[in-house]
Amino acid sequence: MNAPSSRSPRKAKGQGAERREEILAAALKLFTEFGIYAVSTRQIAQAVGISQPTLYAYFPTKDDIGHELQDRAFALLAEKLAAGDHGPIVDLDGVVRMLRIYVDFGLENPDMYRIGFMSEGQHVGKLRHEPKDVALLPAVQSTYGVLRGELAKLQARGLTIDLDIETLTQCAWSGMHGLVSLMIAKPGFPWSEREHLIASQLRVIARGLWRGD
Amino acid sequence: MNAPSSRSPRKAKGQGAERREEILAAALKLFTEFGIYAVSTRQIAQAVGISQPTLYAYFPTKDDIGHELQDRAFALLAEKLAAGDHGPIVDLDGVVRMLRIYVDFGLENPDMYRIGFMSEGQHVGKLRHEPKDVALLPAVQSTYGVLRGELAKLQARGLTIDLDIETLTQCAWSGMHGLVSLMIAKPGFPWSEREHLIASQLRVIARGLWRGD
DNA sequence: TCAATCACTGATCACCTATCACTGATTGAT
DNA sequence: ATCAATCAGTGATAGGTGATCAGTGATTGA
Repeated sequence: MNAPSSRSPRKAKGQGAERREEILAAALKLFTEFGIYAVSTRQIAQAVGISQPTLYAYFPTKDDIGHELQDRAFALLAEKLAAGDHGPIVDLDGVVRMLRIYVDFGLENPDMYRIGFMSEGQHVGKLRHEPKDVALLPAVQSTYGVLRGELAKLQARGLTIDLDIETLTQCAWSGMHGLVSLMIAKPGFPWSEREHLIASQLRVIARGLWRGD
Repeated sequence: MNAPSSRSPRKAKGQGAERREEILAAALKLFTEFGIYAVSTRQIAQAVGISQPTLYAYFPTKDDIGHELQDRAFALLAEKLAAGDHGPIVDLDGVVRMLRIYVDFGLENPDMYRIGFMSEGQHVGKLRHEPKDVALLPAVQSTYGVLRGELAKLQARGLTIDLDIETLTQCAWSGMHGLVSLMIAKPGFPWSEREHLIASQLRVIARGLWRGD
């Protein structure tokens, strides 16, 4: 219960950045609880304890709040993948361990995952906010890059099927994304037991990419 | 150019169903061109040539229009999968051919696919339209059912890896969905050549599910 | 001391989905 | 032939949305 429904005191002169963080924190909380489209700018403002127009002093549009949260979350994912929290990936189990980090991240941060990987990359002119240059989100780029780097190691050892590294990476990514996004989008579906399902899917992917002996 | 921007004549007494179809046709066209969230009820009404409130004589909410379109589209997919437009699935290529029908359908009907498989299955109370019982969409159920049926045949012949049929189906489904949904959500991503990518991913999935010799 | 800057606000715009009271045309039963 | 009932359709409007704008004090450096 830290959402101030009363007014937050005016920030001192140089402390605009603080307020910015407060907004992001409140938005993250609300987005996570109610979903991105069910939360209004007025609700965010009230949670912070400021007026709704004040948000626009810190962010150009509502979407930009979500995008910033998403960028941060995925920077974290890229970091985790790169840090090698998984062990060496010289065998099937190694690949599975790495892919697992991705899947767990998605399921533990469903709202961020939705914003980053499941939302349409292009908003066609909503009358008010125009197309906007839809440069691919840095989060997608960096996550993909790390993934490719790890898989390239495997490939260099001749352990993968005969496939160019880009396609190889895109296949692995698709396989994980499919499971994560379906489980997020359809929580009511009678999924197999969670742990069993994840382990199976990761094994299927790894097996599919693995060089047959 | 068949969108009547002028008034459509009043329907005769028993012809309410006709108007309903006109609304669905106009909505499908607009949704496909501009995306589901960028089209307003006013725009749909104008395309049909009726007033905006009239829509609510035929559909309880805007979402219901999209849902009906989605139901129809996915009934078609289930039909295609069940009809065996793919040949027999007794070998790796056979599995690939079946999965291919699913992928092609998704990429050819991206907007329907988005509504059916990518949108959140739960709208948490938007104040106005309350939670609504989120029975799983029949489209998802029937598509999944057909897919499972086909894979069960493979399993019965002992051609799959050792995995219960539900998990097996969910893994295959996830693999295809991952590719389709990513390509839809991130059209700006530098994907591998389309045909090559699809073929590779289907082969990876099929290979992953295939019993190793 | 005081103009400039900064954090912030109330009022409002244009748009949205959805509801409501209402209007005519059409109909079937008397 | 009449006339109440039904049905297709409407204008006005309620209450929500994201975003804009002119303005208001507190704080600050010169």
